[in-house]
Amino acid sequence: MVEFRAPVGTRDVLPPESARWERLVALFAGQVERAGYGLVLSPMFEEVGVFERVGEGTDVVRKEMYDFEDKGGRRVALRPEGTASVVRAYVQHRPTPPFKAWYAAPNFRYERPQAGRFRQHHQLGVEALGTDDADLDVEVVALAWSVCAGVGLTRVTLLLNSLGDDVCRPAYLDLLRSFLGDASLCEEHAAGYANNPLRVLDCKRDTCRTATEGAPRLVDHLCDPCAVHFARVRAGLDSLAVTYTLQPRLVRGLDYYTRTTFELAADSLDTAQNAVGGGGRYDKLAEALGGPATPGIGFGLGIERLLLAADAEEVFPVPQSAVDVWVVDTTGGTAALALTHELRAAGISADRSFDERSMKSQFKSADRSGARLALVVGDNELAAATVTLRDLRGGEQETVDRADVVEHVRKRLS
RNA sequence: GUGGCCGUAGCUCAGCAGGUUAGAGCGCCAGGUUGUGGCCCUGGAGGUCGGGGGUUCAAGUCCCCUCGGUCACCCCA
Repeated sequence: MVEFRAPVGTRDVLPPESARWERLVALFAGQVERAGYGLVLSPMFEEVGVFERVGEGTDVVRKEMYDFEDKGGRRVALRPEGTASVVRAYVQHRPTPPFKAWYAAPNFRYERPQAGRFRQHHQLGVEALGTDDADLDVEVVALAWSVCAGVGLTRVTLLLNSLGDDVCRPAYLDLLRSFLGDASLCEEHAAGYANNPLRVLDCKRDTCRTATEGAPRLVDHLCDPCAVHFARVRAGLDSLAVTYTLQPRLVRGLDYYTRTTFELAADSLDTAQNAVGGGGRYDKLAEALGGPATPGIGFGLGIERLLLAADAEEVFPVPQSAVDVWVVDTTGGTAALALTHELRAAGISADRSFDERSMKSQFKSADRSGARLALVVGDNELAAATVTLRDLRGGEQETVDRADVVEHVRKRLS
């Protein structure tokens, strides 16, 4: 085998497959930019504290953090998720709210790869900071939904929940704790559920499942403002015909969420990982990172997972890319060099063979490339200052003046 | 971190109960067609059988270790 391989849990995406990736990012960028979101570029690593601050109780930072010490002795971590970085940037630069940003960037989690899970995965996401208007929640959820629709996915379920705020949640947690009492829980949660009993609701092990049967639901114990907010979000989604399923047990993997949380599950995927995306409101996060109290909401969609779901539904195929023109040159290649240069400058895509291959070989390459047209320069053309223009679909060809090549190619392509 | 399955050409895979120079299809390159692709025919290049150790007269084939892939648990995108 080869000596070096891509690191565990990472993948190379090569052409032509990568064209699909490009298309997805372009689709996403188009949709969110039409909604007023601007691209944000933030570092792929941060001081480890940025992530520890926002999720010390979560698996994502507790056991999956890809962290290390740099040459300067700083403790840094490859970012495990996008929100913390963007909110850190918001706190640092204080753009005028509302601040609406999108990104398409890699995230890193140190875990064993499996179907739909990688150590480096990529997310398409938005973050909107500066208002807690329920209409913004609706906008954000609807955007995530629309991206799935844009990809062509039809078998996706939107799960929706409200996690309340720091007024109603503590009271609910007490209620939940007393409900759980000394019920037997799974190994992990028996030890430390007091910290965040919500996790028990989300646990998939049988012991926790039975223990939480009939447990009080947070949605039934929201304070008035949270209840009103949630009702508005739901009414808004209804008005946009975005269908969702209420999922009172939906907790999400990060601790910073408040109020609206949601997840998009691909029903077409029979693998263990079927969440293509998720997000929610995080009204206390900016403060936690040392900034002014600033509400916010966002989501992340996994590129790899979206493409997996697209495969399962047989939608969003790899776009076939082809140059317009293939230049065949049997006079040594200099003519091809000039012609491709000239065509490209005129906005026409053009490619050629190298290494002075035979004409037959060059035509084979032209055929494989999918080019519409071939331009042939042999000794005859060179002497007569002409070029033979061949239509690779029909097969008919004509000889034109070298000086008028661009014009003729344009006409043929139109 | 734990466990199941798998590791033979660029790709997909054969390789019979261990026995001579490891095969096929596709792909690639060249020729058939000394100025023309797609089809067809012929030929060619390309392999430390993931790596290391062991058993044996003999290991791609059996055993151990290791690395990698894959799937699952936990959790998540």
